Amino acid sequence: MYERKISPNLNCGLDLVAEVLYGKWKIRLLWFINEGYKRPSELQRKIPDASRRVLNIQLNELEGHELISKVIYPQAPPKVEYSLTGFGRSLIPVIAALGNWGDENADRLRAVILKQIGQNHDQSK
Amino acid sequence: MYERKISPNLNCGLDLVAEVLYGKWKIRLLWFINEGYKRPSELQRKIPDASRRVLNIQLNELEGHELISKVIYPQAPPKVEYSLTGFGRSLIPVIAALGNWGDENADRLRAVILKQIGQNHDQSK
DNA sequence: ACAATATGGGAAAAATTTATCCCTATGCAA
DNA sequence: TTGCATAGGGATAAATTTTTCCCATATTGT
Repeated sequence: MYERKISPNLNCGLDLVAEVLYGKWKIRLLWFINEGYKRPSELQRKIPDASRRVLNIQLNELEGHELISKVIYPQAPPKVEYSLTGFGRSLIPVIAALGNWGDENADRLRAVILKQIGQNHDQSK
Repeated sequence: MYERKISPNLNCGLDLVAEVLYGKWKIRLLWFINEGYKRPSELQRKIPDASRRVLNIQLNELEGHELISKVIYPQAPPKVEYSLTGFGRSLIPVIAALGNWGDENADRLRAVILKQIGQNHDQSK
């Protein structure tokens, strides 16, 4: 496991949220688990662009941060189910606010994002 | 400038928000600009842990995404002021929701974050 | 026997982001 | 003249995150 060389800031609320939500797929993992997709393989199918490996890593981190909990059924083949903890559930409205803002402004966001990507190509001199 | 090799997902609202907010200091930059810290040097003093370089880069990206606007006063030494656009201002309640959640759960967050960092040290075998 | 599914982790490479260092320019103060 | 503040960008190193590849276990279906 990678060990940080620069220790994080834990001053204000924004620092703290960042620390648990920063990770390319974490917000979507929380979202899908909240929607009822509980098993790792289901989540991997819902988020096909993420590698299996990172999803495992980020699920572990979310569990370590007590936002989700994990139940391992002693079966073979193994069965695992994640679910939100109360703590994690309290984060859902905040994530919903983010997603709603994105949905409400989807057209404009797509436009400005693509505009900036286009500029990078032109600048390649 | 760095040119992406993997193109981003722009499917749902959460993808789109992530695209404009993902960046270690962007949320704080928006927050402080909203609080009235407008000049680059002020922002650098408010966020001393960030290098001057990244703040410039992320300010440029926020400007490209039309969340902030920039006014250059033709003086010497130069004077620059950023401010939120209407678009950027509409994001403030969402950021506030994030920060409030973090503030409300600050103690618990600090605890779980530090707990997980501690485990990394033990595992170094 | 062989392939497929499910879960998970190690090791190394690749991608991406952030930090460090240096250079430019102007004006003001000691 | 030297030093400091303002603003900003290039080049490169370092840090961090994510991907890719491989291995292991146990069961079911072919």
